[in-house]
Amino acid sequence: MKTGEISAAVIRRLPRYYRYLGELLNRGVVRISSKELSDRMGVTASQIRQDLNNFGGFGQQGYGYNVEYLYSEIGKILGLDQKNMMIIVGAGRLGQAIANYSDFEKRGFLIRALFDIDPEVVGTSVHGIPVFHMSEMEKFVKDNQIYIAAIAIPKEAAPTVANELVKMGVKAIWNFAPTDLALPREVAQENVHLTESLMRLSYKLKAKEEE
Amino acid sequence: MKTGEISAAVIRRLPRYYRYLGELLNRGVVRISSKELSDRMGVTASQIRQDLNNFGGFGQQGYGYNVEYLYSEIGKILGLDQKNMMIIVGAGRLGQAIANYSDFEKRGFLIRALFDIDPEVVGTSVHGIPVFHMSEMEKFVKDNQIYIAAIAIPKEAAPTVANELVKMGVKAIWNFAPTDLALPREVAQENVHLTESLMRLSYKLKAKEEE
DNA sequence: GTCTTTTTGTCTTGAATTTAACAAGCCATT
DNA sequence: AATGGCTTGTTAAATTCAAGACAAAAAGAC
Repeated sequence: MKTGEISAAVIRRLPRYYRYLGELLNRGVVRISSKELSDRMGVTASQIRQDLNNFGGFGQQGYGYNVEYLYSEIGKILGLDQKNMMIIVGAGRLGQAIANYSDFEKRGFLIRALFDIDPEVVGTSVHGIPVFHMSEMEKFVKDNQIYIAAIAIPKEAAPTVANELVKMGVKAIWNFAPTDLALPREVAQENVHLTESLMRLSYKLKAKEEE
Repeated sequence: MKTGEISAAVIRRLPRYYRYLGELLNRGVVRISSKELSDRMGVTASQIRQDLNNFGGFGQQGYGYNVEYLYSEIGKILGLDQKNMMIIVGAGRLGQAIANYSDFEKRGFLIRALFDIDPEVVGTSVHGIPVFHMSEMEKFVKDNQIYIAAIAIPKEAAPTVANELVKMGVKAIWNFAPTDLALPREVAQENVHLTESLMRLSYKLKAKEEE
């Protein structure tokens, strides 16, 4: 299970496999073939097999894949077999929405605190998670070994805050601000650019209309 | 400017070009070359030129691209030159967060109503946008020519609601529920799967740690 | 226990995407 | 107005990615 030179396209698909396998597991399905999975997911069986074989052989000829085992293995690949402590910077509506989304917790992502500068929200709590003032962030990050931070603040402040977070020891940034962050290469980054997503939808709408 | 057989990879990048050009425009930059843009954006100049040439020649040899013109043209390609009426189904934290995000409005996406079944929120308003009961959705969609709907409800209800929306006349679905929707091919669809995004971040974090 | 069917892992082929290269054309300067 | 320097649009090469094919291996039937 060597990582490193796995293509981005494969990584993009892995969580979806994981989700489907989780559903199968809940339904009590014990085994599944790449063919059957490919029919459900609308991809080719070949692609599934090739994607998985980037990380090792998880199946057996004549049998297919054991759902529980494969689910667990993909979970390990994605780092879901360990607890990940997180914070959310920005306790506006978006930050609060993220804090409320209990799916993350189920996958081992534990949101430990939110941070904001607005006195209206500092001192309150969301979904049982405390909202602190940003001035307390550095101490919190260091004391609690926080490696993942979600950024849900206006785009003007995002680059500065992101760099500060990295200096504090954060290793992964989940960026919701509509801007690109110039982070050191050793820091993981994943953007959620909602406006761009909506624009793509708009394009698709237009393209379908023109048919 | 023919659309139709443009690859998904190109569409994925277009909104980002649009965002950068918007920033340049705000800063008063009049012209830019593909080389300069590529340096800022971390892609190759060749890719920028080829992406744009899918839609037509917007530049001039020896000069580059006029920022305002190119910005406007990409906007047209993405369908941002017209107003798009939207609704949000689900007025929980996520639905409310989307409703509050005024960037969409700036791009011509006008959120006209939210819908929910929770009596706690029905009758209230978010960011000046009314929250109605789901039972009023059909009439509203038809009366107001709503073509785009965001779905921010639990995954169990999402597929049913999505299909109902399509029957009502909705042509594009922006899906925030962590499930895949089986929609007719003539309906545009764009998923925002936050849990999958977070898993990808987790993978990247793990991969960087292992270096 | 043997034979057939199933299904993986991998190899090969083909397609799509990205990068590189370059002629043609425009700008700017003298 | 002619020349040199840029920069595009486009063609060609290289790379990456996806699909197809198939031998090897296990399961299941008889």
